Amino acid sequence: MSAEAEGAGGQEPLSRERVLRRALALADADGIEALSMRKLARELGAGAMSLYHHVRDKEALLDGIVDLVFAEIALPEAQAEWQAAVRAWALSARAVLARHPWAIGLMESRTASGPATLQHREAMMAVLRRAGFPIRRAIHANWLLDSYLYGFALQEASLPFAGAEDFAGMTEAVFLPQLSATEYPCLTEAATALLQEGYDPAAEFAYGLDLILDALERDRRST
Amino acid sequence: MSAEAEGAGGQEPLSRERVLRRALALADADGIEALSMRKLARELGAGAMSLYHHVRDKEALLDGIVDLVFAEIALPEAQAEWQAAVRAWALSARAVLARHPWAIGLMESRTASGPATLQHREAMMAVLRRAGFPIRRAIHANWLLDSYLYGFALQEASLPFAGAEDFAGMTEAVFLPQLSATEYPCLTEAATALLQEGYDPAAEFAYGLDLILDALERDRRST
DNA sequence: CGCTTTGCCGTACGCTGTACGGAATGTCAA
DNA sequence: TTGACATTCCGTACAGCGTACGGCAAAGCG
Repeated sequence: MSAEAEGAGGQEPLSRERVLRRALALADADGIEALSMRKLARELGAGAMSLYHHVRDKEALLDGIVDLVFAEIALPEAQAEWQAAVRAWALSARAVLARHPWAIGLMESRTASGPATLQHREAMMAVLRRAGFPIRRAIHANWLLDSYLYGFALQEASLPFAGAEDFAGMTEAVFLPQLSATEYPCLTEAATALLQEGYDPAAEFAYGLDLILDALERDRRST
Repeated sequence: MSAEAEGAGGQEPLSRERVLRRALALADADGIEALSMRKLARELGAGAMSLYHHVRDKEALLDGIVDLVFAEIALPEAQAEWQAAVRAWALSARAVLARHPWAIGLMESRTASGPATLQHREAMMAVLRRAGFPIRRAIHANWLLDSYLYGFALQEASLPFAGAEDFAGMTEAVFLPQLSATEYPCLTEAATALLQEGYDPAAEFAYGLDLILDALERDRRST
């Protein structure tokens, strides 16, 4: 019984919020490409065309659920030390994007940012400015951090396995056999190394994040 | 007259390569969502179902053109100094992904990497290993660099303007007016700053890239 | 000659997003 | 009370999608 079970007959009236939330749940459950207006309406116990009274387009619906995802990310705390604030924000954001992998690829085509997205960018810039980054450096830092976050999430989403246990099985059973060791020596070396000590996306993310934070701190001090 | 103009009657026989190349051209011209099997076949002067003799699926076709895009990226030179090699590779990759922005979002759902993709990963690892990165650090470095690259390309693709001249117009006409200065003070500050000195994605990318390369070099020496 | 293989494609099925027009319901003025 | 109107809902229809299926023509081969 995920959410409410309302197979036939939507007693509660439709609303933009209800539509968006249900769409988000559907995307999480079956993937973004399985989200259709008809299916969403059926899930809500409504006719397909009824949705269009609460959402202009399917595009607008996608914009809406992407902004819902961004709203799940913890805002950076303004009064905290900047590296700690940024670190907490980034870790939260990675976890959220790992929960909703379809959201990352959606950003590419979506040019209009919703209120939650804007709020995050604003809070991020505020933290950096308060920490002493000059405007231009703050912009650079913002781009760098966002790029790392989105890129990492994108790569993580495109991994063909879900957890660490899947990884071991997949690597041994699929990757290594089809990876010619003579053609790709370094890749097989990397795969076997990862196989031995396991692979944790969160730890991998933290490693790069700390490298970046150090580099930014050095950048900040050199003004 | 982009490519050949063969409106009616495909004289040359179909082939996997011809199909993929035409699909790539179509995606570049009209965006990935406008690429349909029927339209592609029409463009090639063939029936829709003929394509399926050279490509298993539409999925396989997308896999194919993504790998074509990767093949456009310059491989890192093995004998060069590692920072220079990585830098050249990254700059080339960003330019290529900016030319084919649809390819970035496509990676997310595509789990099977083609030969060109594998070749790049292999060459990258080889450069890092030869430079003295221990296996584990090389893997970290690879993830970090790929993440930055993909994330930056993703953000660049989602910008609502194409060139620097568009940027000035868009910012002044659309962003700043709709950006409440009291609600988003830091963002408006950033927008006006960028408006004054212009905005160049390639320079922005290079800035973060050099920060990362410095950090990785420090990481490498601390072994 | 017959036979199989190969490349091609016409048709059809079930799906998609959504334009359009009509029906039901709630709200307010006269 | 009655009429007018706005809001919400939805049934139908249309163009387009990916592709399963079966048929057609030419080529290669005994």
